[in-house]
Amino acid sequence: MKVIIAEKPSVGRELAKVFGATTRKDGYIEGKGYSFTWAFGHLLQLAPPQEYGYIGWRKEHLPMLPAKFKLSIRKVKTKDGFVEDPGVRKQLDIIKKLFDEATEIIVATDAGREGELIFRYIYYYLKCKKPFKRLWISSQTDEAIKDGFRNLKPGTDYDTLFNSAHARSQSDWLVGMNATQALSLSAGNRSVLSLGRVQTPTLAMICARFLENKNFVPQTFYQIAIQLDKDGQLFKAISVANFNTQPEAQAVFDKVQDVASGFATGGNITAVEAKPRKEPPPLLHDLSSLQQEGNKKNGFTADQTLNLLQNLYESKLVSYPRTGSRYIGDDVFATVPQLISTLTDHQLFGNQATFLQTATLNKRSVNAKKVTDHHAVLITGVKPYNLSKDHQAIYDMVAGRMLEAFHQECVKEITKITIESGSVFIANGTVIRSAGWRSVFNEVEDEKKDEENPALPKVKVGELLPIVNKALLEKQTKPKALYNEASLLKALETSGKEIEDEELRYAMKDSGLGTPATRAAIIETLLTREYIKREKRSLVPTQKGLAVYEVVKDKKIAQAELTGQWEKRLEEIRTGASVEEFKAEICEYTKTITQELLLAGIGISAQFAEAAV
DNA sequence: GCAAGGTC
Repeated sequence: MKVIIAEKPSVGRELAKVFGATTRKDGYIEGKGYSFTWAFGHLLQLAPPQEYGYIGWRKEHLPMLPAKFKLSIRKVKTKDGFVEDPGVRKQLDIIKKLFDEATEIIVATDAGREGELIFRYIYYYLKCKKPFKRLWISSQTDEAIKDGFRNLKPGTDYDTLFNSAHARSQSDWLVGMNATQALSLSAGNRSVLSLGRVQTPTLAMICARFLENKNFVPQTFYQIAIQLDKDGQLFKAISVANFNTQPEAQAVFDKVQDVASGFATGGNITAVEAKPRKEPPPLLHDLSSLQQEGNKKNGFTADQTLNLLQNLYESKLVSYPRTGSRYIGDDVFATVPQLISTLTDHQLFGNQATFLQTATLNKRSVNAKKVTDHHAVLITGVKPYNLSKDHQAIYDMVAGRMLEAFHQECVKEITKITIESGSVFIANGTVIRSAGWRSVFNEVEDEKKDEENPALPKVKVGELLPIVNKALLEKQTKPKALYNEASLLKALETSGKEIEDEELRYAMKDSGLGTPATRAAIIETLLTREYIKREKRSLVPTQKGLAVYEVVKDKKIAQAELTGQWEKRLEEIRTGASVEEFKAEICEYTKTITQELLLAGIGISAQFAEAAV
């Protein structure tokens, strides 16, 4: 008998279905000479410090550098502290039984670094010696699955991938566990002051933005607004120049030839420009873009959106949620017309679904090369009923975005009129000529400028119009906004873009800071530690968070670039570079950061005592 | 008590 092990139940069941295996057992499915089983993500993790004899938090233990790492069963937090997850233990027992009976194992965990690690940790923990082959597919359609099984790879082809995964895992443990204990002990051991490759740069981003915002000195400047009349249609124009002082602005203001100053037609049209602008439809949603939208539209936290989406996934209403891709392959695209047809009676956008049934679908979101482990989030075509308000909101975001993504482009006409009257003024106007994808939600754009006219009248160069109103506006420059969940998620995704080094940036491109599956948890960790708090919709640091930031802000552990550097090395390991060299460097860095944090302690203990008040 | 990674 052959055993096929997937990363999660949904994939295991899908594979069984393709093979026609139907006998449901506890924790696996049997049939056609195969057993299909699954993990629930990582079942095993690197054992905590106490399992290497580092009992209690003590400076003498630091740095903790286990000679050989151990694995332990994933724990859950209960009221009696951390205990082995009983569900995980049970599934591991099932996997062990199946592995023992197996003639061969086929590894069908997700095609990536963590997928490889999930299987290998199980395999080594169970001390299994059976031969294994690797299924490597990037799409879950029947055809892709069958094709993958016809082309199984030798398990050892992925040894270097496992090496890179294991190095990632150990490095995070070494740096995170040691830095956390060092800082906590240093600061007087009053509370857990956690540090890590991902959470600390994230905290640093929030703190830096907060301080920049708080210390921002607004500059006053002046503008002049005028209102013109074209055959009864009024429109607004703003001075091209900004003025730093009131008298400067006043002098120009006085020269405006408005009706009240005795000029019947003092506005001279010197230029008219009108050009169409085409806006392609937005891409389908990945988890991060959905979390951003959930935050903007409904005020959901990243964690809430993930949970709601997970529920919809478990009810088979949407596809796999923790995806980082905003594309689908051609095979999935072939099912889109059918999915659209399930929405024709939707009360919000049923008419748009009906329209799309006969329209040519836009293929901007179709690109098999940009589909990684999982494709973009789609509805499944299963009809929802009786969803809670929040579940419905998320479902509609997925369904509505699908309609938008395959809809036509939106065509706008951008008009710019230049007027002279003592000084130069510009009137901007935007008219939607063809709404296209924007007709799905029919919402006003969020970045509408307040000085923008919806539509401008037809005017010609040389025309003279009456200026019926003028105003001197006093304005202030604004600081960058504080982070909220939406803007923070976006910043985590693209932190690579702010990195100068080309090669480092490339290594960051696909990873950013954290992964789609973990970003919500990172924000929650910072909240749990009381490093940050929610203030209305913003995320702001607490005194404690700022105190941690002050200690680490110039250290490598607080830089997003650290992840980029690691990713570059891990990719080299995947292609065969020495893992020992990298591990040695990580050990060195662990010693350095631990030492620095322990030394920092003398000065900072008092500061944390204050922050605790 | 602690990381980051995955998922019910």
